[in-house]
Amino acid sequence: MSVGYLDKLNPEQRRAVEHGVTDGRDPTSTRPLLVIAGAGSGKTNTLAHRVAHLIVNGADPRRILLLTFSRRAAAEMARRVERIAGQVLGQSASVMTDALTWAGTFHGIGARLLRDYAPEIGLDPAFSIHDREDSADLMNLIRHELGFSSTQSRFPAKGTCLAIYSRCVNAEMGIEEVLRISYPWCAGWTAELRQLFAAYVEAKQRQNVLDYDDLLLYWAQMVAEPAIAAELGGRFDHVLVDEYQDTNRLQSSILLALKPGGKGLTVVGDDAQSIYSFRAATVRNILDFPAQFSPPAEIVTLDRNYRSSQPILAAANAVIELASERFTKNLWTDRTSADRPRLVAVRDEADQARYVVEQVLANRESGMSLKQQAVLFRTSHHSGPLEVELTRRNIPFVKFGGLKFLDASHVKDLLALLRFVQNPRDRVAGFRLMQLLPGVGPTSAQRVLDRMSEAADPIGALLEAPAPPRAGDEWQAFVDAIAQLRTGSAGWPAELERVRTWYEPHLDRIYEDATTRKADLIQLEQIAAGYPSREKFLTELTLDPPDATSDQAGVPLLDEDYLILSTIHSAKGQEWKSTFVLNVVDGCIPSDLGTGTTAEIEEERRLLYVAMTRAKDSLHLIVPQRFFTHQQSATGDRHVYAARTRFIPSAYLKHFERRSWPPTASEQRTGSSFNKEVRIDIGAKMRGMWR
DNA sequence: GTTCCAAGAATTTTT
DNA sequence: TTCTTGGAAC
Repeated sequence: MSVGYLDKLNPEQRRAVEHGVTDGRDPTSTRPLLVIAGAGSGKTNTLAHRVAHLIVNGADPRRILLLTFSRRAAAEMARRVERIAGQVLGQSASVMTDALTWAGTFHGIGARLLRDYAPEIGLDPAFSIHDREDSADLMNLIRHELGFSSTQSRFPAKGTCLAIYSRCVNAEMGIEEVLRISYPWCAGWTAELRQLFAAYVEAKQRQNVLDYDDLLLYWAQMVAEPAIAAELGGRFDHVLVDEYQDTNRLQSSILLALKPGGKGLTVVGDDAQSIYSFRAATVRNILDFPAQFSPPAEIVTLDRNYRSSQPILAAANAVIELASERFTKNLWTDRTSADRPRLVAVRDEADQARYVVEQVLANRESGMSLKQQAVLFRTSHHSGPLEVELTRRNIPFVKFGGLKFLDASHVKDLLALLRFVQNPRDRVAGFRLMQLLPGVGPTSAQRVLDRMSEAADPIGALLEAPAPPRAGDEWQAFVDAIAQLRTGSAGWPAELERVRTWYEPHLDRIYEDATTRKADLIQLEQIAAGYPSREKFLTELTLDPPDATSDQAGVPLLDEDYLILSTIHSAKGQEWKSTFVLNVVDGCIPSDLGTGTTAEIEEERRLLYVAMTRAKDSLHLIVPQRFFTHQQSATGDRHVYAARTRFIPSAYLKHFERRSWPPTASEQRTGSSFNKEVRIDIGAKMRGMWR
């Protein structure tokens, strides 16, 4: 059989691909495999080759479980597997790879399995899934019910409560421990929080809703039952997990329950790129993986970098070198280049934006498309000034990370209606909808929802419920809309028409900028049309929220050229020819919010490392001298004189080419004004700090 | 009970 | 600056 497709792999990659796949041998008798894959070492490619290789050698694609970090990654992986397998199997490859149906995120696969197994575990398969906001709203309702909203000293806010709950679940830790380690200022509320969480769990069950954590938790509970675990584990010959450094304890529990001996198990990751501990991911998962099995897992290390030029890699290696614990590996490459990464001092964030725009345009002049360039930043709002500048100069861009399309309240209103029709026991959805009606507030809404939840037939109860005293005609219109949608007569996606006729009058009444918001709703309808059913649409949308921002510049068409703006977290796994990193200053990287423990600082270090290793040819780290913060209103807006990030100490400056921008006062200053003169003075002063 | 207004608080990263 | 919450008027 031709193995030509393996020839392009280097020896380590090949070892990872071929591990345990020997002709004629039972593949399930092999040791588990850990692939430590450095940034740019061809990780995705290697994993895709391994899957393709398994299929080519007779593995049944329907019995391969492939767990990725994001849905985008799953789709990309499936695409590559098909291409590689196609080189050997020709046309028939697509038949095989189409059967690779169990590829997705832990949460996505969990949702699917839970719908399958719902009857066996006493779950109604029509459950709806709450996103973070919905979960926080529900937490808030419970918080009110228990009277915690009016305590003497302030009770933790809804978001904090949810975060604590979530951490307990995902880290598999007790509430005392979580509070002690991560939320010491809430430790006085331990008993109340425990009571709150108990009520929260009961409410979710009554309402037939699951939150993100439940998708993992129910799955974990399910496989804690040996009989189900054996059956479920038996469905898959191979289980492969990507980005293993960003999984949490709960996820690793699931994995071990599915494959107790580690047979057929492959995990891939890079401990140096672990950046999701706020989601309870623990780097211990990957560090401790090999020793959990006997014999221990086979380890393959990929340390040859195919992405970045040597000087970029040298700088990135230096940054990560000071990390306290890791699988030691220094990336190497033979891609030599004379250009060191640049460390650029600018005056403030406005100049930072101008600098980036100037460089991006210069790159484009020399033939590098916008899409090959990216601007990365620690927190979503740091791109604000840049977005303004890009819009002003008419440069199209797309932003990843940060505020989601779904967070817009009008989008949530509309989705709430769909959710409520799908699952009338979903109180958060109902509560939101009813309060859209004039004359209906929290109390009336609660009253109706109470009637509904007590009834065996909640929709029937809604139809019979007396209209709230001041609701007027709007109430009847609401009830009619629900009843009609509930029959499902219009079908999907045609029923969205009906949804919109109900909602639009409210939209016009509630929002000043109703027109722009309508455009979002039309976009939502177009997205919806791509899904086969209402239930599918709601589930997928919650698990994979589109992050297109319908910004001032408008959403560029997909075939157009546009610049990429992304949070560092969202940039994971991607690469660009030219990469700019904003605000490389202490207080931002590391964020001064997360500089409590050494573990947090270590994570910030890895974050900078991830940002730097995205670059292929050109990397610019930008250091504004003045850094504005919007702190408490009492102090008002203020700026601080920021220092270069502590992760690049003076000894490392040799890895960088240091620049100041704008160059100097005398050069190219056409429309000089008094203001600009002053500003250059400050810039010069600040530059003096570097010498 | 609902709605409006003002004061106060709180700001990361995401499935 | 925006969002939330609490209080007061309707």
